[in-house]
Amino acid sequence: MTATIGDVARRAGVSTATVSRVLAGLGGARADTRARVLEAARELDYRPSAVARSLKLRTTKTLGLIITDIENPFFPQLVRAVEDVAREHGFALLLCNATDDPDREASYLDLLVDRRVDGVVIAVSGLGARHGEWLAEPPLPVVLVNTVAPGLPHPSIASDNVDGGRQAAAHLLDLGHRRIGVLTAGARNADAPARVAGVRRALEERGLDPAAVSIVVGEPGVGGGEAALGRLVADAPDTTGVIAYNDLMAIGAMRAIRAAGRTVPGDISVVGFDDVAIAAYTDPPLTTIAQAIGDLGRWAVERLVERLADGAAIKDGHDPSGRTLAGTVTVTVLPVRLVARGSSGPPPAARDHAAGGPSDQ
Amino acid sequence: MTATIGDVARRAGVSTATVSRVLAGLGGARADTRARVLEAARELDYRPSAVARSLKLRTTKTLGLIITDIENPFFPQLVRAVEDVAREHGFALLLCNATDDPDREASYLDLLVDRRVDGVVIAVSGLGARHGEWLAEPPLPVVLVNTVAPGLPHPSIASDNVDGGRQAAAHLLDLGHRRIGVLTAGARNADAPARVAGVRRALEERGLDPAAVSIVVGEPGVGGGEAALGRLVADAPDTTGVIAYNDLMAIGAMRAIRAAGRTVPGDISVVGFDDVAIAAYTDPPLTTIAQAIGDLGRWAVERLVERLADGAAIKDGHDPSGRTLAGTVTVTVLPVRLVARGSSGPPPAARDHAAGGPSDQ
DNA sequence: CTGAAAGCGCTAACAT
DNA sequence: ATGTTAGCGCTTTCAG
Repeated sequence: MTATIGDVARRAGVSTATVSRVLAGLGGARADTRARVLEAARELDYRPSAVARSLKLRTTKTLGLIITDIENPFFPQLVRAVEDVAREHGFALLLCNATDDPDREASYLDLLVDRRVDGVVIAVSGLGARHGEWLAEPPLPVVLVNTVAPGLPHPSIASDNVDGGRQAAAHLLDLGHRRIGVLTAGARNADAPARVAGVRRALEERGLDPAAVSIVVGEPGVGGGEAALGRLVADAPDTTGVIAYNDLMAIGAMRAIRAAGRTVPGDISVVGFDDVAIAAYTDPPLTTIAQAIGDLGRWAVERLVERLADGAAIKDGHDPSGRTLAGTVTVTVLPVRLVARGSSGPPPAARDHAAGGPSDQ
Repeated sequence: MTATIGDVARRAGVSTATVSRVLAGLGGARADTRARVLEAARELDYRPSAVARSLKLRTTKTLGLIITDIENPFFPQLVRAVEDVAREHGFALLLCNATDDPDREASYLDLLVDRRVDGVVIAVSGLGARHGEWLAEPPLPVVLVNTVAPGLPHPSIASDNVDGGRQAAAHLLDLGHRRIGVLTAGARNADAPARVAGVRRALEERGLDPAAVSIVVGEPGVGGGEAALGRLVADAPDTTGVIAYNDLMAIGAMRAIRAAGRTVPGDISVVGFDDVAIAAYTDPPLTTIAQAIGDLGRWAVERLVERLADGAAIKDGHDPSGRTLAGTVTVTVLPVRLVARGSSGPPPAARDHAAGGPSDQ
């Protein structure tokens, strides 16, 4: 079908070794030899087989990316960054959309190993907890995004989730809200607890009782947000401000609030998390905690490739220490910031009292 | 590093051929032999190298997917479907996000060839026009999504763009609008003209002058929609209904309308195209033409794998005809449907007159 | 400067 | 039922 290096060699009247060298730009070759090879390759539309090369070189120049759910707009932005940087470094990307299914996660882990990708970016929150055994001794380099593998020395990049929760709550508190509800996500989302902890911390910082926040857990999507909000107002009818685990849940919450005949932010303020691209276009525009999604992805790949380079160096004997930076658990925490938009405002009570500062209540 | 088939063979005290057979489940093997092999493989955590296998079998069980822009929410939905079906058939997915950059498109085409993927799904509208020479004789099976490669026999799946444009316009016309504007996309978007043609057709069907629609072209994103709307109202200030090339542009248009102090749909109705997941959550919820995005992806892969199967059959001599279904250009057209939401309503004039039927104007 | 040859890890005849 | 062998397409010593 496609021409092989042998075809080119024959056509150019040289050996395959020479073709390989010329095409790799390595080793001197007489000008005319080089020209003949190049010519032959062009004529035959020769494209070296990456698979043969991979077998020989024991590197595929491919990275695996496992994500939770590509339909959550957070991930396309992440994928975009990961792919961009991977490409910059000459790596292709094998995309694995886990669909929040542990079996599928596991099967992807195997697939990536089988395929001998050079490294994996795992952006599945909670995968660490679910496949700990695998992560404890992964057959290939791994870097984690917004996840932690307890006690395991994988580089990991995450947003400052605690601070995010804190900022979200502080914003609401500053606005005068005193009854805050949190729509959090289930145990499979490893970052959820940190966000809740941040909310509590904000209360504490102001001498308020952190136990006063109502917490309900739901699925981390629009539907989950709708359902969770219903439960929240049932539990705590006087809630005036809600903080969602992510923007999708926040959107769901806004729908539910409106469906119940109340308004956002008139009756209830809502704050999301992620600052997904569409957050600015919802009704009303969503106040949210912005993650530096692109940076998350960029860093992840940067880390991974630098580790691959290290690994290569070690293999070549440049680093006799044996283990790569043994024990150096590098977790990079990226700052988050509040983006105030239309979905948050003063609580009804404050509004009734006047247009003054936050309620002293 | 990782164990090879040789390691397993040695450990089990058999030949590599036997290991291969046992693991493949082919050919009879004595029960105890099989057991020993399985045991050895397990102990060594043996994972067959897909790259070695690919080299031998001349198939990578990998598909390439080239898309325009993963940050347009249309694509994640497509990717999702493509990946799901690919996976069902045992294929992995190499994701190529072209970022609307022709050079990048070209380089991905080469990359996929080099990597010897078994087939490519091209969902980059306009790539056909840009890389026609390549598409004319692609070194591997190709299937097109929402694109056409003029005169080339590649299977292609597309939405009924003309009908979509028609339905959008019909909707507005039925509502009583008479001054309709279209926000279309530039030449790189091969499906744009069909949508515009559909709009014109709707006018014709009602005996109206198709030349009455104002058309402005912009970039197919939110920003492009905002800008385009500005130009549209400058050109045709009496426009009461606008149809956008896609939902993102429609969202941009709504923003621009509001920024100009007018309302949607009070002053101007907006209709999008795609019915992206977020369309239901915008402010106001977007009336749009729904594409069966998942089906588009599903069909594309289905087609591709069936073609791969055919190809294999031919290679095996089952089909002596030489060319695969030579000349059979199979383009599948999927129906679209209007989803009426809050962004469209009667034009101001009709409203002024009363709550009766469409204006008899 | 160039060629011969080995080998990456696997599968598939072809023996036995 | 199992082993031997060749070979997929490439890179890379090692000779010359």
